[in-house]
Amino acid sequence: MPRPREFDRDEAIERAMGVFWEHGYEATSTEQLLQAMGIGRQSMYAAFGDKHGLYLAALERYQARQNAALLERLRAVSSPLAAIEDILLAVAADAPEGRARGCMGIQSIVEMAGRDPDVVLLARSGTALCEAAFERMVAEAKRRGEVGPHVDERNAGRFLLTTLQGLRISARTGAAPESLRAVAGFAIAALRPTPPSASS
Amino acid sequence: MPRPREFDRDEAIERAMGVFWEHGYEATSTEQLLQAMGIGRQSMYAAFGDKHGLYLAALERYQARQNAALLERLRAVSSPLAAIEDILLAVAADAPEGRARGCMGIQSIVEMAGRDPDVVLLARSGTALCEAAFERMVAEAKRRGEVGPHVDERNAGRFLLTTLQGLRISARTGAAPESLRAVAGFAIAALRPTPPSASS
DNA sequence: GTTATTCTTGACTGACCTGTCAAATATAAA
DNA sequence: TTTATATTTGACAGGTCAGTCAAGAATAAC
Repeated sequence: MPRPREFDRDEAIERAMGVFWEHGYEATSTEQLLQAMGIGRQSMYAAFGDKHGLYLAALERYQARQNAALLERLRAVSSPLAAIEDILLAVAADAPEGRARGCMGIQSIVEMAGRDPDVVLLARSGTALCEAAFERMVAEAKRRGEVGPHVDERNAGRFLLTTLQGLRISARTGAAPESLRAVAGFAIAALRPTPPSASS
Repeated sequence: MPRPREFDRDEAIERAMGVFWEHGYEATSTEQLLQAMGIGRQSMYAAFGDKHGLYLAALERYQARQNAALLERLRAVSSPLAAIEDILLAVAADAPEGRARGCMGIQSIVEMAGRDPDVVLLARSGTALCEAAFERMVAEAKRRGEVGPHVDERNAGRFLLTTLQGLRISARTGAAPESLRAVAGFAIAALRPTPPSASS
């Protein structure tokens, strides 16, 4: 019997995600969110509980999308090492000129980790997923001989995740794309077969 | 003839820095700042103009301290490569158990880069200084044979800065110290003389 | 068509926010 | 001591914030 909802929940989250991503949590007002989502106050509070709930939904969406993109890149490229390189270089590509928008995952950690356990949990699961994906790529690359046999895939995965996060910060600071590419290349070179002692 | 200031400006900045560092810019209220600084409202506004001015002063102080610590570490350690390793490992040491407090410089970039040109300028000069210091260390290490001759010091400096930033994000997320150490070791290994192709 | 249920709309609340004002206080030169 | 100047103090103002309330609107079962 109830009156059906007039707005699309997924699209509302999507738009809220855009606003949170742009301004962070604290600097985003509910008014901005409502305007972007195109819905009324009560609708938002009924659907998400409060600003915090909406933020968690948006962050979850962001991470899901991020990981999906990562896996798709893996599928689209011929070799795992090329995929890794592609993923790192994508940071430079996403910042064509001037400062990059930044990574919402990192933003959430930096802004909220000190006071929001929910965000911490989400962030950890997201990074764990990414790290594991890198680890699998390295393992496969090792099997193919694209990566040196002495490389420990666990630590290599951690290293690549760290590099990715560092690149995102550099991009946000406004580093030149060529600089980002150089760093990515440096990290990739650390995995190549020639160095016999690149493990932990 | 004027009545002299009763509070110590430097110490006030120091305390404000602590609060901003802990909560970020938006989530910090002037009330919190005043209480931490132990001064009255008008004193703060007279000395720093507004909240934004106080933030810039605090951020500047943070970066100066950060860079001083970096250079001191360089002086205290026998070899430049050991200094680099020390600097990277310090991130792990600063996060003994659980989440690290994080880096205020990164925090400022993530939170403010989109809307505050002053912060961007400060951040860039800070990172440039750090990058240059790394570059010099690598150059010296190369001269000593601790780093492979094919390593491009410019790119190595960028790479190390990126790694440092990535490590700080990982530490803030709550990565285990051993994991951070592993990543630092991985990055250092990329510089060692044995690999003949670790340049750009 | 009636009714129960939910969604939507817009006004509203109390709290908090940054920045300002004016008066009181303290100093150092004259 | 007088006086000019600056600091301190506490109250205050305008605006914005997240979240609530109540009434109107729309739907599906009956």
